[in-house]
Amino acid sequence: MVRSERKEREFNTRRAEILEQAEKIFAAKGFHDVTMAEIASASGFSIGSLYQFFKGKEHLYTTMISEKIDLMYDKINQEVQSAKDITGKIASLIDAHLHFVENNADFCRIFLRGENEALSKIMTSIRQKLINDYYQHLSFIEKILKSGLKSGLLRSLPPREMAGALSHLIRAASVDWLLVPSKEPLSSKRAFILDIFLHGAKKA
Amino acid sequence: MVRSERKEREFNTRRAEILEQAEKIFAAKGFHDVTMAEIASASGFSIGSLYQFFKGKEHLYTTMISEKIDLMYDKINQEVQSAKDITGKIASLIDAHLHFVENNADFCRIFLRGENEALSKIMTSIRQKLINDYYQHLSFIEKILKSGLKSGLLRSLPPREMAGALSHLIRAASVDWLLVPSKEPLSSKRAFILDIFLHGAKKA
Amino acid sequence: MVRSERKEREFNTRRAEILEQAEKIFAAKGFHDVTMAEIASASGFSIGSLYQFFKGKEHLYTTMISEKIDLMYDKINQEVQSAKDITGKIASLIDAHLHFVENNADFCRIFLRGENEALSKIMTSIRQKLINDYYQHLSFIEKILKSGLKSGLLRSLPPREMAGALSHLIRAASVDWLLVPSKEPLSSKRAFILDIFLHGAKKA
Amino acid sequence: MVRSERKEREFNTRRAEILEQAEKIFAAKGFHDVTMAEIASASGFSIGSLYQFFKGKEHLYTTMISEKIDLMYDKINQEVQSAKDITGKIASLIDAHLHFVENNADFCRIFLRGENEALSKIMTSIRQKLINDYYQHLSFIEKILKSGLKSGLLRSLPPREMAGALSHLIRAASVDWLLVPSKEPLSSKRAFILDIFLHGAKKA
DNA sequence: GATGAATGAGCGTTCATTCAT
DNA sequence: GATGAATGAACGCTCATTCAT
Repeated sequence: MVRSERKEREFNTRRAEILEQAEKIFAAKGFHDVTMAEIASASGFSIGSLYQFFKGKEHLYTTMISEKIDLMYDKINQEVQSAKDITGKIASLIDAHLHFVENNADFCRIFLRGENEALSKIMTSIRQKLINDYYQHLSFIEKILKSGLKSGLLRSLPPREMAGALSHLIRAASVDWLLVPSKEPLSSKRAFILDIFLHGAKKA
Repeated sequence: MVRSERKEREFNTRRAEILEQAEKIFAAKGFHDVTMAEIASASGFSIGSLYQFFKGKEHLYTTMISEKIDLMYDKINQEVQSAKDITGKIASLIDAHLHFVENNADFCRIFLRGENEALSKIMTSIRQKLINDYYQHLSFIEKILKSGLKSGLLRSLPPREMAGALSHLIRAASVDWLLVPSKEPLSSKRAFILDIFLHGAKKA
Repeated sequence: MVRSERKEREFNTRRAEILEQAEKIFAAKGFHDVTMAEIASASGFSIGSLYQFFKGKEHLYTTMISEKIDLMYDKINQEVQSAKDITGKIASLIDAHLHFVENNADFCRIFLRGENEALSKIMTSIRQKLINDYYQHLSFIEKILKSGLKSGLLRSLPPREMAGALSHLIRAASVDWLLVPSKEPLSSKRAFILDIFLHGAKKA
Repeated sequence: MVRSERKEREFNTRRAEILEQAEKIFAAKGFHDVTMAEIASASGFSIGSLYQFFKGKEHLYTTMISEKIDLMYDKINQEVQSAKDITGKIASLIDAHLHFVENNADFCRIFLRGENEALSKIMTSIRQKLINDYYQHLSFIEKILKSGLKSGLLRSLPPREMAGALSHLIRAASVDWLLVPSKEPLSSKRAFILDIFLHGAKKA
């Protein structure tokens, strides 16, 4: 039905507006210090309306996190897919991740703000999803590195742990950039990350 | 006065008992989902008594975090100090960090639990301390790496960023170990971290 | 908008109901010995609702006092205005005051209950208002007495102090009546007050 | 026994010290905003010791009020007794009262601080005593005025109400002086009070 | 469907009083 | 007797969620 289609489109638009505002506010103050009234007011809806889109505050919060994280991994995967060779894929991976952080600094800061707590009770519901997503992402990286092993590009190290290492080198740069205001774009760190991951710190 | 000495010893013992229990509970549930009554009950004190040791819930929480973090860095620095050469110092650094995480898994999980929020309002008071501590630690690592640069052991990469990279490689292993139950001790990852940091992933 | 008008009317009605009940309870027990739960229950609202009308317990208390006091002075001034000559104005002043006390005995007893304390910390916010109101009232009386001086009705005494004297003669009668249950209406004291104020106690 | 006599003397001295400090603190902050710890610290005793002298906070408060009020009435009565004629007695009454207020401004301000509340629950225990004391004092004044009626000095007005009027004329001056800082001593108001009480405001 | 007033459970904190030392 | 640490009941206030309009 055309009517219901438009309705659904509208529904999704409104839902997205709420999520967008919620992201800003949650990023700024953390889960507990944000009230539903605040989100309602910022997104231009009534408190009651919020409950037509989300079961409750927690659902709103976890949905927001969940969808944004999905977006991040989607973007990264997409970028990597379009690269040709192994080195290019690794570089794309780093690049896409750094760009996402750069463009979504506030959101990412949610995961920094003390780097703690909310996954506690509130997040029980998406905790596993986040972990699974992360492991899936690691597996995704692992697959790339495995083909790098096969092709003889990489040293024979455990691919899973290499994936973890690469992932956290990216994190290292991201966290630093988020914590201290820097004029250089985060993406300028790509070369260094790629270099230290591939060659290590030791002189040949 | 002997009497006041004993009193002070007792005071410190009780204070430590509270902190110990609080650590467990906060680690399990996060700041907001823990009540003072819960901590009181777990530590065998009355609610009122808690307030003789700490100004409030926030003070108790931040004190607990702060003192434990100090302990961690102290232990690491100590271990590193006792190592002779550069490679030994780097190895000690990795080792001490991994051991601390291994022996204080619950505490460390505080910083994982969603890796977010608490530094928000609650932690304004120690946020800067945590950041400062981290940067001081990075500087500490940097100093070691600089002497490695001088001695010709390391490639000529920016030492600060190398420090960040090393620090996050350690984190990578710690986070993985904390997130998934593993039978192998975390410390078994030392060799890999050292290896990938020094030689990188690329075949020579 | 009609709708918002009705809403506002309802809001004011409810607010007035709360204030009315609060007045009774505060009058009976004093600020500190009244709980918000008590007021909520007495006025038929939930605890939370109280906070939609007043910022907190203190605000509720001071608002109640403040509005009632305004009402008292308004009534008195109105009555006095409508009197023709000086003697009539003085008589009206006494009369209006006595009637207010008679009709608002519980409220007035708030200012008797030990005649103390609350203006302390709690009332810092309206303390000055009460004092200002009182002094404004004294000035109002003073103006009447001054015209009495001009017209030759009154002896040449300092008008400010005469105003204080008259005000406290009224208080004297009110306090007595509030403290001891009396069958005679308070207003029956008007003649005596007027008499002793105008002629004093001494035989001519 | 001499020993017990000294003990008792010491007991009374300490008790008086506590009451003296308590008076200052209660006068400054009101009953509810003063803690036993505060009184203990100010009077140089331990919290526990306070309970050897007084059954509790309320007892301490009411005792302090009660004894000070007794002192006031004693002083006034004494002064009045030593005056010869009726006019002198009335003048002494006014004088003694004004001097007491002047010399015990902080204490008297207890009864001003909003002129309310504390007689609420806390004071139930001495409320009646205060009222009785006041009425006894009124009777005392009444007796003087009655002899003034008999002697033909005073007009034939109800002596009880005249007593109330006189009492509140004194109050009027006291309250004003307590509320607004004045350079003139309160006792300078004696003449005016006596004048308006005896002659009234009206030109003969 | 949309609204936002109403609800009330739940928590941090205070402080008079007790009692072991 | 003197101490002051320990106790825990009690209260103000918040805010997610509901539901009458």
